[in-house]
Amino acid sequence: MTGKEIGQATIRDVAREADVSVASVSRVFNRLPNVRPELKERVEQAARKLNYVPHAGARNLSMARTGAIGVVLPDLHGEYFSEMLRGMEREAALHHRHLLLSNMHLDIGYGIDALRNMRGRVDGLIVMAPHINLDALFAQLPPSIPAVLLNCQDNGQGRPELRVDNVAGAGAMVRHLIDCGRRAIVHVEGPAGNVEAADRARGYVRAMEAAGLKPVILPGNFDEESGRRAVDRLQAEQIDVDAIFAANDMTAIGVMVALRDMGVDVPTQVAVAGFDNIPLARLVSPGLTTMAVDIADMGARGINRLVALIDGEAVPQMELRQPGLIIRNSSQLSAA
Amino acid sequence: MTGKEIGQATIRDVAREADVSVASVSRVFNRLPNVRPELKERVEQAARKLNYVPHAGARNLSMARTGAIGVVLPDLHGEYFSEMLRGMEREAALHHRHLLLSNMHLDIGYGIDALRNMRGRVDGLIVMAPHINLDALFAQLPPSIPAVLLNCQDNGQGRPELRVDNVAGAGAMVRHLIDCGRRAIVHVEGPAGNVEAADRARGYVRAMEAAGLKPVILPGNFDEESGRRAVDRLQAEQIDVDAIFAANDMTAIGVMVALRDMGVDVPTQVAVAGFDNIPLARLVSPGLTTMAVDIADMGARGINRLVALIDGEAVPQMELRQPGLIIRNSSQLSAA
DNA sequence: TGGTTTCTTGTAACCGGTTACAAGACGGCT
DNA sequence: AGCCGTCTTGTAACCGGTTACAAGAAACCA
Repeated sequence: MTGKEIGQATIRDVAREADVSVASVSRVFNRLPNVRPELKERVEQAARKLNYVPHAGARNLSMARTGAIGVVLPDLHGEYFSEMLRGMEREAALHHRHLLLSNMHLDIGYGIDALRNMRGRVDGLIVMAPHINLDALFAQLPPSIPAVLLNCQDNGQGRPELRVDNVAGAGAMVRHLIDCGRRAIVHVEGPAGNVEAADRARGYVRAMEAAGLKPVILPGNFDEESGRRAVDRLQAEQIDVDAIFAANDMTAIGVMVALRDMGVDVPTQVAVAGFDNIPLARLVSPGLTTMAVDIADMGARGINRLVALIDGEAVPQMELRQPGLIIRNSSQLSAA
Repeated sequence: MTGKEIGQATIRDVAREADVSVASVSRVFNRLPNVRPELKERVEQAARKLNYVPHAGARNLSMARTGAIGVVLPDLHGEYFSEMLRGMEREAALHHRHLLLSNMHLDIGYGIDALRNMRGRVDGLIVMAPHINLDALFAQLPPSIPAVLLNCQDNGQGRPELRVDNVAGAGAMVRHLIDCGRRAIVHVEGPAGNVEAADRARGYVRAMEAAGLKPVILPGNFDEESGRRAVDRLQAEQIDVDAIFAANDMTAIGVMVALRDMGVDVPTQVAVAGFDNIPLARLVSPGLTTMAVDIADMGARGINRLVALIDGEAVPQMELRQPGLIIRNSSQLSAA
């Protein structure tokens, strides 16, 4: 009762209590084989008595390994990121790793600070920053920290990348809409400066031109609101349209809501398509035709690569994943 | 070129390079005022030259503070948790704290390990475990680690709690359905052993009995699939029903999907209601009537309380938040 | 019996920061 | 000049673990 009630027991306290050396306590807790059973028992009793829990921070420092992975995201809004995070978390748990979240909050200065703060906190980084030029970011960072890039602009100094083939995906979607008999296909773009958005727009333009159709692009922002605004504008400007291909699902959903409010039927009057296949896409009605990315799996793969990289294994430099067309009722009534 | 290329520069390397003591380097990096400008400049130059980034782990150890908050969740599935996480992340960033994720994966043994692993890694814990008896959990943990409980079973050894008044919310929902003229109101329950689910069921039963109606409860699991199964069962057993109150929104959405597939109109034939007001609830059609919890705000409040607790401030022991009724078209056509 | 091998255990240095304390430098005052 | 207070800087201990190394004990063998 006279001991220090405040503060946790340390390994030295346990050693004293069990009348052994700290090395032995360490050995017991790390399950090293060369410990006499009697001594092991004594240590365990002492640890129980003192309610000892090893201090992970100290352990990390001396082993130069934290067991944590830093995840740098631009935002946590919407299902896209939560799906990705879910995939990452599952894979990380398999490898006995934790996830340390760090939101980039769209501000690059803040992002740099956030990244630097990660040194000594994590063993590696997953960076998802479609909107930011990574050279500025990584220039501030020691080049030796392992990192895997998800859907980033193509720089990042030769680090392994995972990417969705947005150009091909957008092209496939345009062709699908054409197959459905649509000709006046309008694209609602993603935010400016976002590589994924730019690639999808590029894929759209190419496919339209290849089919001899005139591309029409409206601005957007990857959110529901911007889909609604796009529809307003279509109506205000009396633009001829029989299909709207939005840069992502949330925008497409905004489009559908606005059309519904306006009394325009989907898909008979206007077909709607999105991109990402967020869980929600299946649940709205009509179901949303979209390009499936398997977001969670992509997150999991990213973690997997990163863990390999941390463990010093060879890792493919770049993987381009092909999204798959998911046809639902928003583009074609026979579906589902 | 002959130096060690491998490994980061440490504070001692910088000190040597700038020909000052480690204490001075530390002072410069921590912006302490008592440093001569000339020396400060020298240190900064040396740091730049060596591309020095302070090692957060070492700093944490010597300061006994990590700047990280551990978040223990049962699962990451669905919008409920992602919304909560989003709220937490925002608030944490305001306080310059990171979030360390730890999934409980429904297994209590795993959960205990996960919690113990947190010592020395985080300054405090947010625990959300509606399905687990916390006494077993916290018994394994040094009592001195700060923690805030979110919607947990009422134990946790006197730690601050935040909770939704699920009983009252369920009651209000039942009364709303009755006001809409419904009498045969069936409840689809949440998973067994989950306090929130149990409270909602209790609120439902009480309100039904108070109105002189007979409660009918079907099993469920908080997911879409269980909502579908519940509808199948209602049909198979020919149960009389004019309203279905599901224990949460995902279940309610499953119910709506199944009803739609079956050709039953919502709300004219059967009204549907959920609980939580996940973002999705607004987007399905018809819009889902539900109890709004403001999940993100709840997460933010939890972080806020925890930070105060870590900083040694007084924190209210318990807060019971009242959810608000959100009426949409799934219960009442005039709405929206 | 003594020598060699193997197994167990302890001592102390180390991981990379922070910080209490002491000492030196400098300026102002009598 | 001598004394004192203030400001800057360095030395070394410390945070709580891990682990290289050495030493002692035990087992085995000739």
